[in-house]
Amino acid sequence: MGNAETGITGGPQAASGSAAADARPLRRDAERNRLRILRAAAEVFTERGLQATLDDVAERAGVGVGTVYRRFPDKEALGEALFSERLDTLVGFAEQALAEPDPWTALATFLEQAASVIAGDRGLRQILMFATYGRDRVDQARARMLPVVSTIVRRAQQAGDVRADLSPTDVPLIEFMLSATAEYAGQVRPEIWRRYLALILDALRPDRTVATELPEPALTPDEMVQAMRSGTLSRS
Amino acid sequence: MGNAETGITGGPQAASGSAAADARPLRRDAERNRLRILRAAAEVFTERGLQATLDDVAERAGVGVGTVYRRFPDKEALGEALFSERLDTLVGFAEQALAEPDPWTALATFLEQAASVIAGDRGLRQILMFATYGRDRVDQARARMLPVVSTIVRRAQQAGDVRADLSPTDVPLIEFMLSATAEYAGQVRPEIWRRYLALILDALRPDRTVATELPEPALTPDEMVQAMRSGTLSRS
Amino acid sequence: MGNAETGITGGPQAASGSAAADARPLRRDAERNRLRILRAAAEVFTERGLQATLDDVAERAGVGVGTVYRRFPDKEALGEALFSERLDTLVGFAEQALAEPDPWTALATFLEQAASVIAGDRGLRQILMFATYGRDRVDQARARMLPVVSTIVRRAQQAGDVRADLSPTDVPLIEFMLSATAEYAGQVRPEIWRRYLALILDALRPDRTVATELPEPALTPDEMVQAMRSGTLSRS
Amino acid sequence: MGNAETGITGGPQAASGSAAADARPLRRDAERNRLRILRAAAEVFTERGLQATLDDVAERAGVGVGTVYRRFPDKEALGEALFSERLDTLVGFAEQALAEPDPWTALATFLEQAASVIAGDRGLRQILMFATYGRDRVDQARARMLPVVSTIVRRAQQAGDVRADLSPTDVPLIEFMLSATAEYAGQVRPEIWRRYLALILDALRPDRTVATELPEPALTPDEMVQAMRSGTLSRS
DNA sequence: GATGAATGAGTATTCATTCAT
DNA sequence: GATGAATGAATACTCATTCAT
Repeated sequence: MGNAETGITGGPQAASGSAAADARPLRRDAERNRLRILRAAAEVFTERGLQATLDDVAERAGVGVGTVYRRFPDKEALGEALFSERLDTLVGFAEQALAEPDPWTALATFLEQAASVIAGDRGLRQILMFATYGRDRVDQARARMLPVVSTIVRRAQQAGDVRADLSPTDVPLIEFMLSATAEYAGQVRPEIWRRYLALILDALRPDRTVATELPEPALTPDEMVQAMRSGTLSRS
Repeated sequence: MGNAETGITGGPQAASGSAAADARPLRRDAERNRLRILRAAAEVFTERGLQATLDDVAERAGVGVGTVYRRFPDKEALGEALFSERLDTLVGFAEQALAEPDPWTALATFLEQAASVIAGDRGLRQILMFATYGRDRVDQARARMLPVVSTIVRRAQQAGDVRADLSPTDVPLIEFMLSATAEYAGQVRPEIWRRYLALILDALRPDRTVATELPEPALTPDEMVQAMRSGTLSRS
Repeated sequence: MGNAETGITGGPQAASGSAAADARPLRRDAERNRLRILRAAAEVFTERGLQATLDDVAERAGVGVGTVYRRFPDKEALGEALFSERLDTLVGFAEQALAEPDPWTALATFLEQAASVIAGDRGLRQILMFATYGRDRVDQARARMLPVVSTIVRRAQQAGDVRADLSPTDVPLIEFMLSATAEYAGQVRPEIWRRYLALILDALRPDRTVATELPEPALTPDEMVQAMRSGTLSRS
Repeated sequence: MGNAETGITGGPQAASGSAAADARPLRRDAERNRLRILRAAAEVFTERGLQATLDDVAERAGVGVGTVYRRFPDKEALGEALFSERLDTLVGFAEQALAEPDPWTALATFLEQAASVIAGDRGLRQILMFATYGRDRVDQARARMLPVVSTIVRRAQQAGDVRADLSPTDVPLIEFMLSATAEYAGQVRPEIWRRYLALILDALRPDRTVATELPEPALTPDEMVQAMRSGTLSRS
């Protein structure tokens, strides 16, 4: 839609002017495979974590390993691509949140959306938390992210909705904290992070007379046991 | 021959004097080795994470790998032993906390002590967050832990110091959340978890008129970049 | 569309103007590509040795790998073509040498010219020394070469300028020997082969009262070390 | 025999005093395997050149690959060990040559012995000519080698048996040249290098009235063809 | 014809685990 | 019991060659 109207087509350079057709059929299947690989990597990393092999990814994508290596110089680069794609999503959330008229809702919504994405993707969590993947593209994304988040936070603080000592850099750390709950108990209770998001949102208020009702019950002791048992990173 | 004549038996120190074998000293050596290995594993895993090799551990412990395998059936079991040892420490903290007269202080102190231990030990964090390690012995420790934590939480709730909807099972999850902050930024700001502990403690209050002052400044944007750069789990 | 309108067709230079296809220009393009590839291969193999990839060659030639494979059945065949092309050069040298009136000068000049070519081309040296490349086309070139060389040698022997027991087949072996010096020390002293050529020329004389002055100083011990250090075939 | 009589046992440190028994059985098979691997590597590299796999070496040695890697950190190190072992042999030849009363015979014998070893071992030739293997240990060996060779050369020059402009650094280059002949035609005529050694020895004389008879006939044209065909380094 | 995308066998290397000494 | 040598499956990555566009 937007693209058709603006005449802007997605690729790196949209040099070939005319509307419908585009001149490079060679790229067609390559791009298809690139996406297949990315999708497969997302799935495989989500299921088995970053230590999944690129052979696994290739098999899932239905291509040879060589193809994966043709598109991504190494495993790290694939992780990075995945990561930066997700980061773009998160930046998008932040930018959308700016449009929200209510400052508090803007912040809360952003935190929720971001957590929702992160909580659902183990590979992303591992990249976020552990990997040195992504260096440059991450810096870019961060560079775009921080000012937006700063604005969101500042607006909420100026409206008196958020405690004054909250820093924009707290936001990613909060996401990490929610990540951790998902990492631990996500198999058993995928939405458990909502409970802790609510808790933290309470903490962000400059004052409050009552505690917000938590949207998700705590884990039962049995669920705790199961959570531990269902960890998937057994090896080394 | 030579050895028998000189009375020197192979090991580092040949404490058990008499010639013919006797069963007890073996036990003592064994136990000493077990501890050495555990200590070495704690160090090595703390420094290099779980992906450190058992050869590394053995070398640090000053024993052969075979000895490690004699004491622990496999790497997982070693991780488990380490984990359960630490869990014992945490259980100890919980039990000590019971002695604290002020119910709120009891809870807050326990959370802080536990977080302090976890934040300082990367291997432990990785076990906590990722591994399926721990199985049986962990269940024991948990079994001891939960009632104590329950008591702490209930006492604080009955005193009106803690929100009613906090569950004892929230406590480990909170520790995981603090872990995550340490994992991410521990290299750059080892005490950053204190900031988020303070935040969460605020959230645990049933109500509060003002926000507690946060004990540790937020990461600067530069520190965020460094934190990501100093990630250590780069490999696979 | 855009391309059709601007009259610009894809390739770097679109020399063959007219729209509809015609069969001859293809032939010409093909030949041009063949030469480009050969030239590129010579460069790349010279710089990086035979273990350079065909992708490297294709890129240097400014064509796709597929095109390389269209022109040469496989990598070996490309090496062979290169080799036989150079052999042709050497045959040319031999034929020119026949024109030289002085029999000794004819032989000496040929040896020098041939060594000069070989010393400057690592890929060629490797083909000469290691590869099974060459098979059929090489046999042809050899078939042309041997009689010419035989004549050169015989002439010099009949003139009493060369020892009687030199065989025409010694000539290529002598070239290999000079190759070896270039291979070893070419990085550090590109002209070192001249020293050993002079030495060997001395050996070829039926008798001589004094040793010819060697045209190039020996390697210094330092250069020996550097030569070894600058070896480029480190891998596998 | 020698060992038993002298009481000197082979190992690095022969500290354990008593005559027959030695205290470290663990090292026994390890050393045996080390030798097996070295021997296997020599064979395999000789037959198939340096590009033989370590799996090949391991299989030939009758051990697992892991064992190879336990003894030698990587392929390069194995090559280096092989190389330095042979270098030691060559150094030994040089030292023995010093004992030879006749200065010319000393030089000629050394050149012959060295060439004989090199000509028989393709792996060694490849290491000598191409690899960056060996760095440090090679420098050592060279450091030991050069003064000895210098003495040999100088003695022969002072006796008037060798041309004055021969430098000690020419000696290794001469070996490389002989290597090259073996590399090219060794399959077809293993002793062909003797022909060229004789030729070069002639060149080393300060003067000579007649040419020495060459000890080995030149390759026949047929043999030249076979030599090229029998190259074993077909791949890449 | 040309292109470059896809393929997958092949290679070096690591490390948990077993076992002879 | 302790040791460390041996093992080999597993893993990331390369590159000659094929084939769809």
